[in-house]
Amino acid sequence: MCHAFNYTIGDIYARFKRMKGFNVLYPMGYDSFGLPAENAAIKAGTHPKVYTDSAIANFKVQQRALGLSYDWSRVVSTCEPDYYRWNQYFFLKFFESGLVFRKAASVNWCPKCATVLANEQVHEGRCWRHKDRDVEQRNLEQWFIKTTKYAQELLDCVDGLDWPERIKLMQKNWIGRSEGVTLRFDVVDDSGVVVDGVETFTTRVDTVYGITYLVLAAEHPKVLEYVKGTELEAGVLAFVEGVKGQSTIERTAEGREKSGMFLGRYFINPFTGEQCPLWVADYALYEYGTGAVMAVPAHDQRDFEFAGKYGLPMRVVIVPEGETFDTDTLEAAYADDGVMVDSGVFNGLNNQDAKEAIADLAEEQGWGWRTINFKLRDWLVSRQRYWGTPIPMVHCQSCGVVPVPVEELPVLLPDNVSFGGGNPLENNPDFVNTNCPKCNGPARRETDTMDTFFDSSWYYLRYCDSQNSAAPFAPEKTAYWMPVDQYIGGAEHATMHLIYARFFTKALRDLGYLDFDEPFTRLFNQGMIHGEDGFVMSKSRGNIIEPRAIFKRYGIDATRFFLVSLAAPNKDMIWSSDAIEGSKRFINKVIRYFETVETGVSNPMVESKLNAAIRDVTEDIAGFKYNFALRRIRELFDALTPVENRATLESFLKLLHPFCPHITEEFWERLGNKDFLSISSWPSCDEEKIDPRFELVEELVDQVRQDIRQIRDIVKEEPETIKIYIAQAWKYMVYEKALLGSKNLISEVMADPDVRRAGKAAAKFAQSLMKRHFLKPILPQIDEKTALTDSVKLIEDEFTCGVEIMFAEESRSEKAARAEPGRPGIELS
RNA sequence: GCGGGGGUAGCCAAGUCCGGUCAAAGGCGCUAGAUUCAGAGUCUAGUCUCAUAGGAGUCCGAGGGUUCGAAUCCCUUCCCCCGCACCA
Repeated sequence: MCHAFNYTIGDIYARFKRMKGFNVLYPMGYDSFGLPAENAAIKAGTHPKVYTDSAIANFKVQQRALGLSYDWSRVVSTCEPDYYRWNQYFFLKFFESGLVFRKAASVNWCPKCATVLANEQVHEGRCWRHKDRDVEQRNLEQWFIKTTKYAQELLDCVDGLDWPERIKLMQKNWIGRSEGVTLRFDVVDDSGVVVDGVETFTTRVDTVYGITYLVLAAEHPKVLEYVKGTELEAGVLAFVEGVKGQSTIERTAEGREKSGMFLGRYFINPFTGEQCPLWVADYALYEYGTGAVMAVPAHDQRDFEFAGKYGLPMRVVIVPEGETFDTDTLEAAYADDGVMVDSGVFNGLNNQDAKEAIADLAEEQGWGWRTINFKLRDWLVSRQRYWGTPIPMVHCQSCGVVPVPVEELPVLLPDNVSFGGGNPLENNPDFVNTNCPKCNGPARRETDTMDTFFDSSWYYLRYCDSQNSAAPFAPEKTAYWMPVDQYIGGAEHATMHLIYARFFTKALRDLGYLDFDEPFTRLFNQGMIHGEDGFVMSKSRGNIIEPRAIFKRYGIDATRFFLVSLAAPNKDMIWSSDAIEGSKRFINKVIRYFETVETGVSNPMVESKLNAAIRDVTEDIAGFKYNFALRRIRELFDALTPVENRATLESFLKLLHPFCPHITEEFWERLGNKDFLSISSWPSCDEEKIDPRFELVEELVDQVRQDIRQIRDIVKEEPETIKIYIAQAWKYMVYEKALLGSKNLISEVMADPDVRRAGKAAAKFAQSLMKRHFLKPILPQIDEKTALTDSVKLIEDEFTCGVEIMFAEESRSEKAARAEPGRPGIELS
C-alpha cells in the first residue's frame, strides 16, 4: 500500500499540473538490479532475470490499474543492458577523471548480504536491509567513488534547496563538516629521541594545554610499528585483533566501556614541551580525521572516562568564569565554554578567542594547520554480488587494472550462472577470462558489480531521452526538462540516494554533460502508511494491506481518494479499513448524483461556492495539502443541487479529477465532451462570483434551526407553530455602527431619530454591543427575512409544523423583543 | 547527548504562523429519527457535562504567565516519534 500511496501522490500532482497547462514529464522506471531480487530469485529457485521480469510485469499491472498517468514510452529498467551500459560508461568517465579509484581499506561487510556496503548503507552499525545483523569490518581492496571531492559543495547547496528542513538537516549532519586544527606531534622513544611524528585532528585546539596522552585507532599502522619487537607487541597485537574482530555495533554501542593499551612511546606537546604517553584505544576511529586523538580528559567526556579507568592524569585548562575545578572531585569532563587557565600566555582569555589565537600560534610555529574535516566518506561502490552492473574493468597481470574501452560496452552480465558458491561471476570462466585491452594478454574481468545506488543516481536524466542508444541522453533534452521540478520520496533516502544523486549531478556537470548544479529542485517527503496495529507494514508482522484486494473491494477511485484524504500526505498515517468505507460512500454519492443530475441553471450560491472551491483546491493541491482539497471538494459537492448548469458540473469534475480520474472521466463524457477530461484545462476562479454573504445566509439558517431544536428538546414538547422574529430595523443600524467601532456608540446612535424612538431599549442594546469584544458580521435585515422565508419549507418539514416569519416590529412578544441581527427571536407554541 | 517533529473530544485529523465568528472543521465509530416487512444502503439530527426557551460550566499533555479575551503568544515541565551519535 505504501507504493500505491506514493504513486497516488505523484499522479495527483502530475494530472493537476498537466491540466494547468504544463508539459509534464511523468515517467516510471524500475530499479530492478539488486540484492532483494537476487536473493528472492535464489530462494524461489529461479533466475534473477526471470524473477525481476515477472515482478515488473506484476507491478505494471498494478500501476495501470491505479490509473497512473505515466508516459510509458519513457519507461526504463536498470537491469537492461540498454540502461546499465551507461552505468558502465559513466563509471569509465569517472575513472578517467579520477573520481573512481581502488583502495584497500577496512570496509563494512554484511554477512547476510555477503557483500560490502557503503557507509550510507550502514545504519546504527547494521546493514540497512538486515537490521538484525551486525556489520563486520573487513580489510579488502574495493572500488570507491570520490564523493568527498564534492563534500563542501554538497553542503553549501543544501540551503538553497526547496526541501523539507529535516531532510536538509540530515544531509548536513551526514556530510558533517567540522572545522579544527591538525596538530603534529613528535614521537620519542624511552630515551627521548625523536623517532617519528603523529598527526591528530581536533576541534578543540583551545584545550591543548590540557593534553595528557594521545590515542591511536586500532587500525592505525603506527600502532604495530611502535610495539614491534618490544615486550608490548603480543599484548597490543591481541588487543588490535580483538578490536577489529568486533562488529561496528559492538564498537560503537552506547555507554560501552572504553579500553586501550600503552604503546611504549611518548610524544612531545609543543605548547608545553611536556612528554606524554601514546596509547592505542578502541574509541578512536581510524576513518575519521587522522585516526589519532589528542586526549584532554578534563574537557572531553570520552577521554575523561578512559583516563579514569587507566589512571591517566587530568589537567583543567578551562573553567567557568569565577570558578575553579578540582581534578580529584570532577565528576565529568567540562566541555562548555569558559576562561582559560593553566594555559601559558593564553590564560584569562575566553576559550573561543583562545581557539583562534592558539591556531594562529600553531600555524606560525609549524606545529599544525587549520583543517576542515568531513564525516562524509568516499562511496564504496563495488559489490560481491551477481545481480548488478558489471564493473567495466579488467585485471591484467602485466598492465594492472585496465578499463574496458568505451566502444566495447556494454560488458554484459552473463545469464548462464549458478548460485550457491559465492559470487557467480567469479565462477563463470566465460565471463572472467578475457584479454587485456592494452596488451591483449590474458586477463581477468572484474567480478564485482556496482552498488544499485549507482543505477538510481542518474535515472531521471535517462527519462529525458530513454530510447537513446548512442548516448546516455542528449544534452538538449536534459537541458529542456531538467532539473526535476518536483521530486517525491520518503525520508529513508535522505542520506543515501539523495546524496548520491546530488553527487552524480555535480560530477556530470563538471564532466560537461549537464549545466545545472542540483538534480531535484523541490522535494516532497511522503509519510508512511502503518498497519492497523500502528506498526510499519511488514510481511513478518502480517499487517500488510494488499492493494489489489482493496482495489477490488472499493475501486481505484475510492482507494486513491482515501489514501490522500485522511491526513496530509507528508504525515505518517494508520491504515483504517473503516475509514475507507467513508471514501467509498462519497464516491458512490458522486456517482449517484451525476447519474441523476439535470443540466440547467445554477444558482448564485452554488456559483459562489464553486469559485471559492476552485481557488482553495488549486492552492491546496499545489501545496500538497490534498486532504484540505478533498474537504473543500466534499463541501462543494454537498452544496450541489439536483439541477446545475453544465459548466458547474464540469468544473466540479475537473477539481475531483486528479484524485478520481476514472469516474470523473466517465461523467465528463456523459456530459457530452468528446476529448479527455485529463487533458482539459484546470478551472480558473472567478472572484467576482464569490459572495461571502451566502455563507452568512447558511449560518443564519443553520443557527435558527439549531436553536429551534434546542428549545424543543429543552421544553420536551413538539411545537405546533414556530414564529421567527427578524430583529427591529433600528437594531441593524446600531449593530452596523458598532461594527465600525465607534467610541461613543450610544450618543451616536441616539442621534438617529429612528433609533431614538426605541428609547431605553436602544441605549441598552448599544451598551451590550459595546461590551462585546467581538462582533460577527451580519446580513442586512431584508436579507435575513429573505433567507428565512426561503427556508420556511425546510423548517416546516423538519419540525412538521407551521412556520411564520415576521419582523419583530410586528409583534409584542417578549421573544420578538430579544431578537438581534443574526439571531432572530424564536417562539414555539 | 545533539538536532527535528509531535501530544486537540471514543478514534483519525484540521485549527497554532497572523489570539476573538472555537465546545473547536471534516472523516470514522456510536445513538436517535425517516425510508424499509426486516436488514443493508440512503437521508436527517445528535454525540464533553448540566439545563422545562435558544443558557451555563468545564475543556485542546501538565503547571504558571501575558491579555478585556489563549488550543493559538511567553516561560517551566512531562510524555511520544524520527534522524544523528565514542566524529576527537
